[in-house]
Amino acid sequence: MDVARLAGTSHETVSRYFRYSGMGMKAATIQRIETAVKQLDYHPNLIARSMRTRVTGRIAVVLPASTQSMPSRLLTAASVTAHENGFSLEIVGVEGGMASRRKRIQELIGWGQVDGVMSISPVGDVSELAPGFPLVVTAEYDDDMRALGALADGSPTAEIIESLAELGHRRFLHVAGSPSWSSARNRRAVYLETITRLGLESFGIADGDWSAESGFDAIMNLPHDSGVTAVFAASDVVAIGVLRAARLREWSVPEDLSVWGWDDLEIARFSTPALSSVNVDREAQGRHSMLRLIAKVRSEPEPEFPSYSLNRLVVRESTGPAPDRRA
Amino acid sequence: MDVARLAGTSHETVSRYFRYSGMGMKAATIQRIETAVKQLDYHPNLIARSMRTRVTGRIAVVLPASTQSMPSRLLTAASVTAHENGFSLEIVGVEGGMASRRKRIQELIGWGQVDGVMSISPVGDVSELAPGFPLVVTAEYDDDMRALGALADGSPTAEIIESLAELGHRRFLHVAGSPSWSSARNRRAVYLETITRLGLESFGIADGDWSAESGFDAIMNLPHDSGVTAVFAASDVVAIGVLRAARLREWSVPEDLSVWGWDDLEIARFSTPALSSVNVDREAQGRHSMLRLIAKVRSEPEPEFPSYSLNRLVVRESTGPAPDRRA
DNA sequence: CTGAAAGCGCTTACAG
DNA sequence: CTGAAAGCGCTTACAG
Repeated sequence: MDVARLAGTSHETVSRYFRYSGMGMKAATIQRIETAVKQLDYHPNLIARSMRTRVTGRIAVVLPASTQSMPSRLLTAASVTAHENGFSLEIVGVEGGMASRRKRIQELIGWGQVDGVMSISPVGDVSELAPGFPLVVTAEYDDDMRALGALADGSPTAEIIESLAELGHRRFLHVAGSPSWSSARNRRAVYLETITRLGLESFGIADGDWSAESGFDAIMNLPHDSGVTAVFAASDVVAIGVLRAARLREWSVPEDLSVWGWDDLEIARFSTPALSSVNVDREAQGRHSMLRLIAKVRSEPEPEFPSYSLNRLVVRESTGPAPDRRA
Repeated sequence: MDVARLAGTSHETVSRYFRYSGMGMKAATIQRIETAVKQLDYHPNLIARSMRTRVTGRIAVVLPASTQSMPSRLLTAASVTAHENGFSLEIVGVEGGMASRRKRIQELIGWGQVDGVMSISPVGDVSELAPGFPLVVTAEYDDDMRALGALADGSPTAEIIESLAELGHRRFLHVAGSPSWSSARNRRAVYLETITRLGLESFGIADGDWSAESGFDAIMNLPHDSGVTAVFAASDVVAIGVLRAARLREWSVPEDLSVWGWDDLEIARFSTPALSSVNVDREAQGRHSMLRLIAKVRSEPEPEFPSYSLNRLVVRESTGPAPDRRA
């Protein structure tokens, strides 16, 4: 360690300087070390450090191979947050379904190459997968009732149904997302709950997989006399499929059928009709998932969840009064 | 190293076993080591190894914070390929523009924590950024003429314009992508080139940024008497904006205006009208970018680029004969 | 074909 | 407040 010699001190002292950023050291020593560090453009070798401490300072992010596109905002926010806290992120792309994801995670933990794991997509039962190991599933973050308050993801769902009811809609269809995602399960549950609570009617729930095709099929399979006047799609992409099918069946949106999406992608604003949707703050989501994980890694209490809502309803052209309410 | 003792050999021999997977070792020794490894569920400590070898076995993937969504297929394919070759991927999310991305990359290289860098978004002049350091920019991969043959990304562009010309179109508009992306620059260049080569007319090129809004604005700003009958949008999302504006101006697609997108997102198939687009094999793109990077890291010759094309034209409802050719 | 010695750059007690 | 000793788990020559 040349820095030590240049600063006229020992490498242990330099090590202390970097670990505790000079806390409890003589000002003169700090001064000399800082000069030497700058002069030599020295950076501590993180690998040697982690070998000694047995702490990797690394967090693995498990990505599915199956999604066509992914909110990179979430990933970036997570990455920035990790770096701010001295962690680096390792990408682990996993092909195949939940089973291979679980296997890969077990490997990661077994090899001890990471301090924590963050999964973007569902991994099933966590308690059995990695008992005691720091693991956060962003897709499931809304499952964590303590952190979020019950049904955080659900409350926009309730608002959507309520607003449609106010517009005179009485009979609904929900095109659900893939049931392995808790966000999909939550929306579905709150949908049913709200329907019951308000004394409305659900014509049914179409099992979907987040694809436009699932939305398309759901509408194409709807009987002519179903009486459905409003569709709640689990995502914008699903809703695009709904719009397409409605047009083929010559149902006008929103005159004959109101449609809601979720995600507020840019295309929601520019589709015809423009899609009512739920804006999600992916950045906050990524940042917060990472903070939760880091707290677990450090065995600290979980951070407070932001008090403001991450979800915001945006009403556009695809929603309107129920047919019998129109002039 | 307990494995050594259990196998009745030295830890050096065990090390050799893992490094050369047993090459040039006595079968009996291998046998004993394998049994011991299995029994103890032993995995070599990669961190200790990389401390000794001064090779990190890590590749950083630089992600922009700005894109709304990103092809996770590309990322996953890159990750899987990296792991197959014994590398792990570190995610580095960078907020801000190209300047901050360049700074972050220089840091990464300076700290020596990675063997190579793969950037998803443009980083500007590479030769000055990291002379000699293994660096691949996937967005720019099509710049690498040696690997791809000239204008690999451009050839679908030429095909698009040619097919439109065959349908009788004579006057075109191009809504370009963000000029810092070489794919955008390529498409633009080949667009102009093909227009000239076929003796057609370009009414103009609208400077865009990959957003739906840029497509929307381009059409809203088009003079009524522009004579444009075909629009080549730099991406599907841009094309969605084009469709929206065309509808507002009461131009039918494709009767009055033909529209092409690029990416073949799922929504292209389900928009109305369904969008003609270019299907891109993101998986091959991710895999190949990673193979190129790994070759650089190992100072090996660059791998052959796949002989089949990664791009495939898909014609849908948004394209048709020029107005004066219609019955 | 295999083992004993030395060292990668750091941190961790332990003295002083 | 700072330094000398020991060791994290591996690999690298060097012998044998």
